[in-house]
Amino acid sequence: MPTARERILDATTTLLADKDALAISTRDICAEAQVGMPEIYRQFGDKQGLLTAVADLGFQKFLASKRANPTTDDPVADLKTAWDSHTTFALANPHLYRLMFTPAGSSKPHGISEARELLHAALGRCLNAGRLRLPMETAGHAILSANVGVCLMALSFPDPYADPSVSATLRDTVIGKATGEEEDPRLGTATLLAQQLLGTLTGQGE
Amino acid sequence: MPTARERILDATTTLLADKDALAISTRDICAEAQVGMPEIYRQFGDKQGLLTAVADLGFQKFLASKRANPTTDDPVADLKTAWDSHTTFALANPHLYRLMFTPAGSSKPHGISEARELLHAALGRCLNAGRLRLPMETAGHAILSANVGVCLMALSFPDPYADPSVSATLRDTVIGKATGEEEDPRLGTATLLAQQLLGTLTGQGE
DNA sequence: ACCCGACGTTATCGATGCTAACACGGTATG
DNA sequence: CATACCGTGTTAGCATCGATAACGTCGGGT
Repeated sequence: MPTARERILDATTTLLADKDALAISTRDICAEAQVGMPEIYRQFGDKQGLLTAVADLGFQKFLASKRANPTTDDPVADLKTAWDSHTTFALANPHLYRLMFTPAGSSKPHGISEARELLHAALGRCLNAGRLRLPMETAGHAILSANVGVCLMALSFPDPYADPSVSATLRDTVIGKATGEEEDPRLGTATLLAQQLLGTLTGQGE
Repeated sequence: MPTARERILDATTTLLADKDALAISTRDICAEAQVGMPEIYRQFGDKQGLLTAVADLGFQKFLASKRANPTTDDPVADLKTAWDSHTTFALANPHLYRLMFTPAGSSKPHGISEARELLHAALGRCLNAGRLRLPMETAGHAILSANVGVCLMALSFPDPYADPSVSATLRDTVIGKATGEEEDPRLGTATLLAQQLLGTLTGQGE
């Protein structure tokens, strides 16, 4: 028998597959986890703390599914693969996804920054391959924001925003803008140099 | 004295300026509107109905602020103006915006389709000007999804996603892709990089 | 043996969404 | 003028919810 904490997290995740986070009562969770009510509050402080913990657990699953994607020799293609895996995850786990990316109150899941770092690592590979023509920060924020936007719109208004072509179009547009192939090599070189200089000054080389 | 329905809607909108929709109790609303509890349910069925009505009212305000933007002879510039007014509205009315674009349960506000039509009208003007190189449906959905994504990320994770340059970059990218006719992208990139370098060197490192 | 921490049980509190039952005041219809 | 009606206000109450208190149990480690 797993520990009480694990059972609670497990039960909440299970219930989250059907209902929305707000439609789940602590008593339902306790019944599903075979735990007494106070156990939730001993472990997580309050319901919000539990939900945040579940959201972070969701991020681990989310990031694991991204890390499972092999790193090819085409970093731009890897970016697109990551985008698609993001969208797939959102549509497969709607309530969990909304819990992760539209948190209520002031308790933000910690996993969002890990997602950001993972994306930046992928962008770093593009940079090293000379295929990044936007600042990494800007590119990362833009890509993630657009991706989340597509997913949330598809979840909130499936008609007509769940159309896969919307995700694909936006994916190619945003990633294309960030990584588009360059025409004048000198401009690309200058951009690369500037970015490396910025990275050095910011303290994070690599 | 306005009618009871108006007072309720007004009170809810007022409270929505401070708290989140879920943090507002029906009793708070009744106290603010000087109405008895049953009045809410006579008028809106249940709390969700009231919130949906408030969301639709928000859409009217939202669309009015968009229609207030004059139609110039540059339809692409109009698109960008609309994007900025969208972002401004979201940041100015965070709780109302989240109520509008991430509705809970199965009650979707009706205003979303009006927003879609308004956007399509603007895209139609681009088409007539020969400045649309994407299907209108696709372009409209992509633009709105990206815009909503930027706003929701900025609201949920202001650090670091509330950076105005994210909205601007995504705006120019998506609208640029839909309407063609982009300025040399490397110019914008170089400018952006230079600004970040300047900021870093000046001591205020991003 | 002792205590202590993790876990379970029961009961309870205040707040919330929601509803029933009834009373009041205009308005229009006869 | 009387009637019925509709919108509105008042009170009381229900079931459920999140959260807590008080207490009991068990096992492990010093």
